[in-house]
Amino acid sequence: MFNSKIAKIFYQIAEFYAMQDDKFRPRAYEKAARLISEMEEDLSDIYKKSGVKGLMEVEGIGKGMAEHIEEYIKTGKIGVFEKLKRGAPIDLLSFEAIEGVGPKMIKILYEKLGIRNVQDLEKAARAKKIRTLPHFGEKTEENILRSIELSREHRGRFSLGYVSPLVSKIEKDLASSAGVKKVLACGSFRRRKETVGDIDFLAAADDSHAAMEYFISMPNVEKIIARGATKSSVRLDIGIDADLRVVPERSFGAAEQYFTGNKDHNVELRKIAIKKGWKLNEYGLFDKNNKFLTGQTEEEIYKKLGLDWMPPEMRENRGEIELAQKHQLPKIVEYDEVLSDLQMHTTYSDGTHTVREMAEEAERLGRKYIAITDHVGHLKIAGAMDIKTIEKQWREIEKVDHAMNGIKIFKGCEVDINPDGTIALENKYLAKFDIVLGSIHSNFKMPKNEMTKRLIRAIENPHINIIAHPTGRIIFRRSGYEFDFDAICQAAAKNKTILEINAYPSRLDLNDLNIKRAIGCGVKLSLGTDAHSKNQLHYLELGIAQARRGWAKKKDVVNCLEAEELSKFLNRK
DNA sequence: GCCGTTTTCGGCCCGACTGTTTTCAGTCG
Repeated sequence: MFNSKIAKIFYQIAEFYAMQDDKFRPRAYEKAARLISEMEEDLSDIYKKSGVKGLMEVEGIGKGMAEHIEEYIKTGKIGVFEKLKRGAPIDLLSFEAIEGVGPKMIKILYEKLGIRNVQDLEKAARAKKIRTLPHFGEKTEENILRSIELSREHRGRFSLGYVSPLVSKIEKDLASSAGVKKVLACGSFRRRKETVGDIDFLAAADDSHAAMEYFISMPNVEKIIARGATKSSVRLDIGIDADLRVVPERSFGAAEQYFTGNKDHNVELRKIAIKKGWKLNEYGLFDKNNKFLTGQTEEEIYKKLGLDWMPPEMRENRGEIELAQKHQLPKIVEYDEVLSDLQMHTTYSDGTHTVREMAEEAERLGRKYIAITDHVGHLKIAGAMDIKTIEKQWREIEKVDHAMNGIKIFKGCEVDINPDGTIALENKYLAKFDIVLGSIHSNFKMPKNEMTKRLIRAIENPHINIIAHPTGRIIFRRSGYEFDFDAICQAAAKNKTILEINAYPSRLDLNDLNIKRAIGCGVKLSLGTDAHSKNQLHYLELGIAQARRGWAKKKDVVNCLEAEELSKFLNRK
């Protein structure tokens, strides 16, 4: 978590320099912030081991930033940052989620209207003051309000991928604390919902005292909100609240069920218990004389109520209870049935690791095959490859593929879908790739019917195998572009074009509901991490979780095919 | 501020879009 603190400060320094119209320091700090937040090793450990010199060996960190980090370790502050803040006391982090408002706008808003945070901004926009500024107008004001609204929808929630590493760590630490027999993070985290509001830890222990003491004194605890014998609440340093609930071992299954939810699912389940004359709570299933019937495992609870057990990802009261009663639950895809990752970037476009590095890490993670899908076409900012570079990359992929015994590498690419639905690379080149992902990276604000036509034209292109991040939404930042989703699904099914479940934490696109609809139309789905560094390849798990939330079965997900089977499938188009 | 088959200075991904203007600055990816 030290790294994310430094990354946040560096990000803000970058913004401050951008406000001052500095051309290059913003890039340097931004890049460093990104790399730091993706690093596995802790910067404070590196500093402990080998000082400023060690820090300077980290990519993106030179003498200046290494000294900033040293200063922060020694004093808890960074002088440069403090000085910048004094010059313009603005809550930059609060603006981060507001799309369309960048450093230059923030500067003008601060200087002309004294706006320091999003609250001020909203007030000014509602009072129609923004439009009075030069170079600002009515539209800008409206867009600002819309962006604020969008960011508010997600207030207090955190993306699953963001909290995941910390949750796993706390789970492990709690499990090893005295007297604790079992630990599980429940709630929306266990259901693998794309965002989580808080984290509900559950522990089985005969003596809850030690577990509670451990929980409230963890190093990541910023504030203790409540502390009791069986339940405590804390605020963690990353800003999210966490509860710990301790129950006796015989109640663990009941508590697991109770705290995993969601609420509607639980209400339905308790209704079933009531109908049988029983009572269901977090301590177990009880008969009318309050006699304990069962509660040690979730399976027993569901079984006793006449239902099949179901994975947590399905417990949203979307029809699963009825199916469980009829013993007709679909068998959703298992985490270990997914063999591959079908979207990632390398140094050939905007990724930070080489083909070989990505392949080695993917292999280490157990992938049987991967597709390297660097940008081609006109997305120049993301370092799109030209034909010469593409051919060079093919040779390199062949070399690495040959050198590595286990993992197979597909030659892929991610290519832009033009506003008219044509593709930003000629067909004769597209034809040479093993797998082609088409995606929309520009002209997001088209009328619904035009966007639908644009997507359908791309889906009908014989060389486009997969539509990447089909809706274009970015969690907390922007809702996707407008189009007729069902029409797209029908076209995709008809043309054997795959729709992607992009596993990148801020995308998760398609989401669970889209996935369910797509499957209903007979669309095949693919999973890709969209990893831009090897440290992001583990995001695949997040994508599989969403597939499961959308009730995808093994046969719906092309990543469950063996490499040769997938080739055959792709060639059938 | 970082970095180095351009190597200790002088470069640093850049094109499209939007909303504001009437030629361009800011934002995004």
